[in-house]
Amino acid sequence: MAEKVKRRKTQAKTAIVDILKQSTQAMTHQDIELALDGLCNRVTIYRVLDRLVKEDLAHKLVDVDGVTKYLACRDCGENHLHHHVHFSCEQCGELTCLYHVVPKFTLPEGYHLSEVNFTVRGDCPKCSATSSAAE
Amino acid sequence: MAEKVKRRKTQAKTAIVDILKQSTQAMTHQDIELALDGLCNRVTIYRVLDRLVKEDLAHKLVDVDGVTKYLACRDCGENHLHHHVHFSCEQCGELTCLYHVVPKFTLPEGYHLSEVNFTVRGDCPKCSATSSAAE
DNA sequence: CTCTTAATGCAATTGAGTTGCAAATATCTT
DNA sequence: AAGATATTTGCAACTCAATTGCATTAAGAG
Repeated sequence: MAEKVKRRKTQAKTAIVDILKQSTQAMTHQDIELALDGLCNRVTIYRVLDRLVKEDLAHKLVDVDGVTKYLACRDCGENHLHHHVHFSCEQCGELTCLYHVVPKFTLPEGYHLSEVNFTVRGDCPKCSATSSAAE
Repeated sequence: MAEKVKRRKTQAKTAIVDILKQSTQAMTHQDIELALDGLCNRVTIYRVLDRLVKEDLAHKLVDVDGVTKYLACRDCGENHLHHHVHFSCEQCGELTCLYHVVPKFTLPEGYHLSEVNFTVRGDCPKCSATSSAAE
């Protein structure tokens, strides 16, 4: 029942993984398309990203504003479920993982957890340093 | 600078507020359109919802899968920022507020918080009771 | 009742993401 | 190295949520 698909190492896949790995923040499809500079078709990017997610090489996450972004799996191991906080900067728009910030909470009786998405909006260190030096 | 706009109480707005208030869960644009049963245009629904959010009568939130949903402001006061957990059921698809579940966490130096979006996926009490009685 | 302007309806548009299908190419076999 | 086979890709067309411009309608203040 669990179809085993033989994955292939293609030019597009290699390039996309490289791009994702080089970024410290989550990237949109558009970001990646731009970085690839015409190396492959738009549709291919979508398909490669889907595959990467299936292979646990990348995370797909939705920002507070509904924008879908992708992130290379890095320190992922027990962190794979992203129980940590994602920080979404209101100024520069960056979406980053705060691997060490893991919220504590308890679900009421009857709720069963399978996945978590914690996103915090605000100003990142870079931006809050620049804009509100005197606050 | 802070433009004061005179809001009007219209048929569409009243109907939409009523629908949202009667729902215990967050609703999509489509849910609302269905409930309105042709009372007004699709576009009007979008515009009314935008207004409701601006007036703090409703919340706009994005589910883990990127679907935008709306929720009437209810117990909102200090809760307005939605520091509590939203629960998104994988089976029935409901997105509800767990007002009493407020995660504890500490942001690293330099990060300034303005808004929070905590969404937890899994099975809600209703669904986990139905499907996995013997778990 | 009249006037001002917010709100609405309609048609057209944008943009993200998907799908079907034929052509290209990665990988396995011999 | 050549051939077989199934995965990947490109292309064009499509879906679906959401937005926009503009003319018309209707709140609600005076």
